[in-house]
Amino acid sequence: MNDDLRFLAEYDASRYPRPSVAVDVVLLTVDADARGLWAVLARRDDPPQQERWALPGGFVGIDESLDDAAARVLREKVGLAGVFIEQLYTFGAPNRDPRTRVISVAYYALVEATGLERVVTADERPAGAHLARLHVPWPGETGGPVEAVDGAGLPLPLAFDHAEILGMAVKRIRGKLDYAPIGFELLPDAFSLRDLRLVHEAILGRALNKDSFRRRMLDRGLVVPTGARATGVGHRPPELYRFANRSAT
Amino acid sequence: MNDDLRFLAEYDASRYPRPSVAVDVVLLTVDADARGLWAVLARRDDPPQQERWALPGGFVGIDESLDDAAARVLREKVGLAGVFIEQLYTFGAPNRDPRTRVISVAYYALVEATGLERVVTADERPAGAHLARLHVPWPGETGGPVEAVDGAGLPLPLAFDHAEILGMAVKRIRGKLDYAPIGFELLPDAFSLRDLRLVHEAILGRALNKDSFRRRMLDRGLVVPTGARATGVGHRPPELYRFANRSAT
DNA sequence: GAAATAGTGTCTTTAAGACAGTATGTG
DNA sequence: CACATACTGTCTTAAAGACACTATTTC
Repeated sequence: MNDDLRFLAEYDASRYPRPSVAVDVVLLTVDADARGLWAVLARRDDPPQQERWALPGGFVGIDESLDDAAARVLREKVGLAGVFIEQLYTFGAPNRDPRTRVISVAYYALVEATGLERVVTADERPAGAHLARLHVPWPGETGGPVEAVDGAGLPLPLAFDHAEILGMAVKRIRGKLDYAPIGFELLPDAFSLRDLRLVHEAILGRALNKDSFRRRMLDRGLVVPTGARATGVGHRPPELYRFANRSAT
Repeated sequence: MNDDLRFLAEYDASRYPRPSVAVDVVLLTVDADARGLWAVLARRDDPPQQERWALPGGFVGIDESLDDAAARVLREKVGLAGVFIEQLYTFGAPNRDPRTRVISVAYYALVEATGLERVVTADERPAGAHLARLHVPWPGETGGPVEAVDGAGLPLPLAFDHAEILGMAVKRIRGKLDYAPIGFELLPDAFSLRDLRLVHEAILGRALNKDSFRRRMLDRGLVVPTGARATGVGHRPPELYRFANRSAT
């Protein structure tokens, strides 16, 4: 330990020029009616890339962990806290930001659509966060950049390498969907199996077999019935389920 | 564009203190005889963490991409080039390095055992890279830190958060093993199906069903027979296969 | 010939897809 | 009652595990 401390005093961390380090957060939600993926983007007011659409992001504090920085960005720029968030990938091409060298540690977060709608459409919403519909022009887990359109279908040009970051986020959740319980993050506490399937279909971008989806979820014990049923759905009301916290397995 | 350039001139990137950014490389190989995973580690000559064992690493150049930095570290510190390498995860706990704030973008690389043996045991090997056997004390894809022992079974204490980085690397390749062609990276060009299975078993840390493994590899068209057979194996010689580059699918 | 692993064929089990048919709300 | 979706049951198909049996090399 003495050795460690002596060396620490002699260490000159400023010998090398250092990049800036930022976090960018891909906040995703699913609109079960429109059966599509949505992400939160903000229109850039200033150059560079003025009027293009960017992910919420910010610099990492010198004494702040990466996870803390991502949670702070989500809180300050979108007004959300306590949602699922996980590191995605780190983007570090030397010229991805024209101003200076910025390495961005990207995160992805998932939130229930109704919770986000409330936050994003509120008048007091921070930093002009908007919901953009995502169009994923590639199947499966091929990967690639993703396009964004607004509610009216008009394309939203993306800033910097954010189309690539969004593509990586979609690729990641597609891959994790069938072995990690991430579909539940996009639904309220109680949901029907149809809701859950629509979420999966929106993420995967393709239809799923209704029968085997139901069987898979029930056989794996991922969901448990609540005993309640949905009301006012215009047809036979489905049983509502909740996520089974399978820490005992 | 004029707006962009004007803003660029006014931009003051030095307003915030910046962390150092490094890459650390988990270079893994499989010893088919010993049926275990090995990683390249180097003993630290100086404080901090003197005499503990660390992953090969280095700072990212200010005009260097992250991928380039990882390839350079592999070349300069281990003497390897042209092998499979991919970004793993970024570690950024504020005190993971006692000297200063260092954010480390971890990579993992895979190489055939014989190729690595040649490099690492050569007298002119750079920076004292050694092969350490890994002991993974958790099953499946639970995740967690990993222990390292030398060839004689003596434990090698790991520096900084490198046990955690190694754990993340093992978790990642376990997860990717059955949908990405990464087993082939750890074998010579021609190999028997038994060799491939032993590699998979070493990575997963458990035995696999011989028959269904063979069927799975052949049915998927992942391997094609070369027509050659192994010699001098003390029993019926197996057909040798090579990886089928399935870009046509 | 003994030992050891390669390789083939078949049976069983399990999960997924297809689909028929019944159940039960709302309009 | 019509409609829409929930839910149940059964048949088929595909993949994995188990296992018996044959093949072929070295010692």
